[in-house]
Amino acid sequence: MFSKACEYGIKAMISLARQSSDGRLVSLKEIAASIESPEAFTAKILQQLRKQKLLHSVKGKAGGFKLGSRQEEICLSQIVGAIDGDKIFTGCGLGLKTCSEAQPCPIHHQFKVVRDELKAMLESTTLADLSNGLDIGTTYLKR
Amino acid sequence: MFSKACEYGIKAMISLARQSSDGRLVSLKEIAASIESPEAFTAKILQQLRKQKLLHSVKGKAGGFKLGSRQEEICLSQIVGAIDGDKIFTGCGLGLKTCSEAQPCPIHHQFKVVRDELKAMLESTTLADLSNGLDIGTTYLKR
DNA sequence: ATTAAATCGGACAAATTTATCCGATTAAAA
DNA sequence: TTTTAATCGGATAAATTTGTCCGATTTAAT
Repeated sequence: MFSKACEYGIKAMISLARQSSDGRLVSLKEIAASIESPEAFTAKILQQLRKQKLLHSVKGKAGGFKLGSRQEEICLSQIVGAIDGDKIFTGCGLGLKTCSEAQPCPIHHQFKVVRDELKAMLESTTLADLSNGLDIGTTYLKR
Repeated sequence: MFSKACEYGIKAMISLARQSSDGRLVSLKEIAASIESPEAFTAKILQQLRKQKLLHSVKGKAGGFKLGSRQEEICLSQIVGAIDGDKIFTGCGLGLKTCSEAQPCPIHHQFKVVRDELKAMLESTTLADLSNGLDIGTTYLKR
């Protein structure tokens, strides 16, 4: 569904939402440890997210990362879009370049329903929604 | 969403449903041409589908492929499962091995709804449903 | 000033997916 | 019986994704 990079990206953002709700900077090392991801690879993904303004970074000793905006204002679709692009939101289920309402592929109509539901879910779910579950211990980010 | 191999697999099966509704054998060459896919790679995928009994093959001159059962009895979930496995039906949205109802990841509940809808769609859509649209010219398999 | 701890970016490496090549086998047709 | 046209499977190659390494830069603390 999502690329590995995207999975790490989502996890990193959720972890950041939790660890940095007060605006505190969190280091790459802490983030990677909290989501059990490879550090160097995670660094690349954080750079992508930074360039899309989804997070903010500070260089130098005592530097680190924090969210680019408030938890409530960052939704999953922004993260997925930043890393995997919008193919998942608009692309054809069979990979046809020219598939459209006017020239639909065989599974277009059935697929579109599901794809649109996925899109709506990702657009309506914010980091605030997700970090809450972690806080109260009803969801888990590791293993 | 689906792997390239799976996209080719679905297209090949739809094409076969159309070209071989009377039980006629269709050659790899014809299949690949009809879906504009690389011949050798498509051959590999057809072998996978054959091993799962989703299609049947005949070797030798005048050989080829035909569906393993009637169009009405083959659904998309079988094809997707045969090629991409069932990760897409049951896997965690964040790739966590141990994610479950009992120990859900942060996006588990939201993701499950969409994943289940995708599963239901793939299970309820048969090749018969799809080849019909091609026949009457309301859907397209190329480009 | 020097050191230490952090981000940043480019180059590289490994793993997986996608794709090709070719020889072996099979079976119909010449 | 030879040729031809097809599937089958193994080896290999190319492309993409995933992951690592390291040097440069930045900034706080010593």
